Amino acid sequence: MDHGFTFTPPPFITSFTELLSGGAGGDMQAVGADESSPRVFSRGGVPKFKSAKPPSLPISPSSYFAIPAGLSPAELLDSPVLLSSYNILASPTTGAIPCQRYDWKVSADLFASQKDADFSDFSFHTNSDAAAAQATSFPSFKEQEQQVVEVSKSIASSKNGGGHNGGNKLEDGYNWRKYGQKQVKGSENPRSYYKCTYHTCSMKKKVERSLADGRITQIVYKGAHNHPKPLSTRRNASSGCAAAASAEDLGCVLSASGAGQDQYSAATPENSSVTFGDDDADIASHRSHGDEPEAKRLKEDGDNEGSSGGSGKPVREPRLVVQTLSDIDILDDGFRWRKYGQKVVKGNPNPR
DNA sequence: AAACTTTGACCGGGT
DNA sequence: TACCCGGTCAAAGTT
Repeated sequence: MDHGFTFTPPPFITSFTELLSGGAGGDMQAVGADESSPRVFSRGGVPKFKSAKPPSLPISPSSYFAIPAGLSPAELLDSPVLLSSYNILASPTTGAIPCQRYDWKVSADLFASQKDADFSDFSFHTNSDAAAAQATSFPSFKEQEQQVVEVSKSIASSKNGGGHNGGNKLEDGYNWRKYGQKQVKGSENPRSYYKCTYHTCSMKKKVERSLADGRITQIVYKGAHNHPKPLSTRRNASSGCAAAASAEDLGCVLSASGAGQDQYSAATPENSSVTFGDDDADIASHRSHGDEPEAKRLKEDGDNEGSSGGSGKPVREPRLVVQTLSDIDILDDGFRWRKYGQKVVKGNPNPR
């Protein structure tokens, strides 16, 4: 439907450090906000969760790269690896410019807001089509995707007081209208349903909040915005297309996943993940097989971690894992990668 | 009065 | 076919 919409992304951010310092784009402050924004965009229509179409690229279990243990998130963010992957250019396949940077920015803000906290459970998870990463204004993208932003439960405290969000103008800069809330099976947290209030926009999101502290534990985006982000007078509207839940609401804990994020583009069609934390590899591996909804799996993993750790703040070395499923992956470094081998490495449940 | 949230009911897909 | 369950609707309540 509507095509012709053009979107001009804000100046690119070159590193997470920059983001953390608030240097880039300061438009995305994590000010008491709430939820985040889309990352993956499918278009129009009435997307259905399970109707996601497979990516055009061949899929196969994948590849991932890991940041050496011991590297702090900040370092990680500032690392050449990320920088390279961050320098996202127009999509090799479509020429579209992904908006993921915004997502990163959001994540960075979240990080910044909790950088004194434990990063170990930070997990960034994506589940979408690479094309999806192209974000906001890509009505031509027809596939249906969903993005999941999962907030780790184990990070103990929220600097910002966690909690609640005020109106429907959420942190991602879009206007959302809540149209339902439900207790879903398998989760003690109520799930809220939101629609983008823009008249022609079909973007939706589901947000789960912890009953205990009101913090968001999971966000799932569905659909795509077919309009530019409305101007906000309330705060920096620019959260870009970003996505993520506000630091405040997330309680400074975030694990995001979804399509739009960068890795997103980097990512791969359909299923990719970036996680921080030791157990993430497991998470990633679980993700790569099995049909269980990603969000649910994540949630369960999170629960397990929490319970097993006892303290709720397991000590782990930060690690970034980007997992993809296609044989030919287009990572966010803009290059196409062809898988030429796979092997199970001792001590690592995930094939390399 | 308008906009938004809440919440029980309804719908439809999956099993 | 019946049941389960997630998603949506829409009336009522709230801000």
